[in-house]
Amino acid sequence: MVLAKTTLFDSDLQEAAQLYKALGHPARLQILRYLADTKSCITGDISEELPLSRTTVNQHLTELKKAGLIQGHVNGKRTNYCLNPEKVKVLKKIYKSFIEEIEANNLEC
Amino acid sequence: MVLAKTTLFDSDLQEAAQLYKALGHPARLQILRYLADTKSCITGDISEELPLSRTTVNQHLTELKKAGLIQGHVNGKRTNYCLNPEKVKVLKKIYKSFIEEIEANNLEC
DNA sequence: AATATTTGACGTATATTTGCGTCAAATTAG
DNA sequence: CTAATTTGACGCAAATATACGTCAAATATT
Repeated sequence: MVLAKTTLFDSDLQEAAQLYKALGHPARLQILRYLADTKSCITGDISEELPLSRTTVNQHLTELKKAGLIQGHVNGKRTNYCLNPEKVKVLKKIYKSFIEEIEANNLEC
Repeated sequence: MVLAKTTLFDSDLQEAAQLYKALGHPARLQILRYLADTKSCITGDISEELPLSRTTVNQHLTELKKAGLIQGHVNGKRTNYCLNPEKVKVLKKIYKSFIEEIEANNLEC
């Protein structure tokens, strides 16, 4: 690779790719779904919901946080992870414009 | 890693993650956008549209093909890459159910 | 038939992701 | 205060992704 060429692309493409990438692992999708299903924030023991160790789950949580899709609030001994509605909005917007661009054409070969 | 634990997840999560993953690189997004913008199929020289070598672009094309988002048709010396509308439909469906699940709740911490 | 173009296959190097165990700091409970 | 719980930081190993050069097969051109 030598150099990370990712930065050579339009910033909107970079932002979009970063978000999709965050969604690109079943564990992270399951975490998000779990958040939605239980209608609550996460307090620690999500690792028992996943077939992965606590350490690994924590890593996925960190990545979702880095992507901005969830937020962590420390609450004493526990940490509460919650969805970030603002970032979900951004995702929706990005996806919408992407799919509209794609859908606009019925390509024939 | 030792073992790929990806297979331990629900197949729908796996399928979704695989699609999002394919979208998780700016080069691949740009390729898809280029396909849409030019309202045509790709015949070879997309690498000139990207800040990457032909070899690398070809690799990204292969990945998009593997994900099913595009199809390649050999046409003599050239190869035509086209969007696969069926897979785009699948993506839309997957994304829709995902975002609806997420959106259903206004989580408060 | 000989040459040029186009493409994917292959190999390689580096970067990143994935997964886990261990440990230490912070916090809570007893 | 001491012991237990919870979490993130750190390090490590293996797998994947990213990027590219080179080469060979297929096709088109001359």
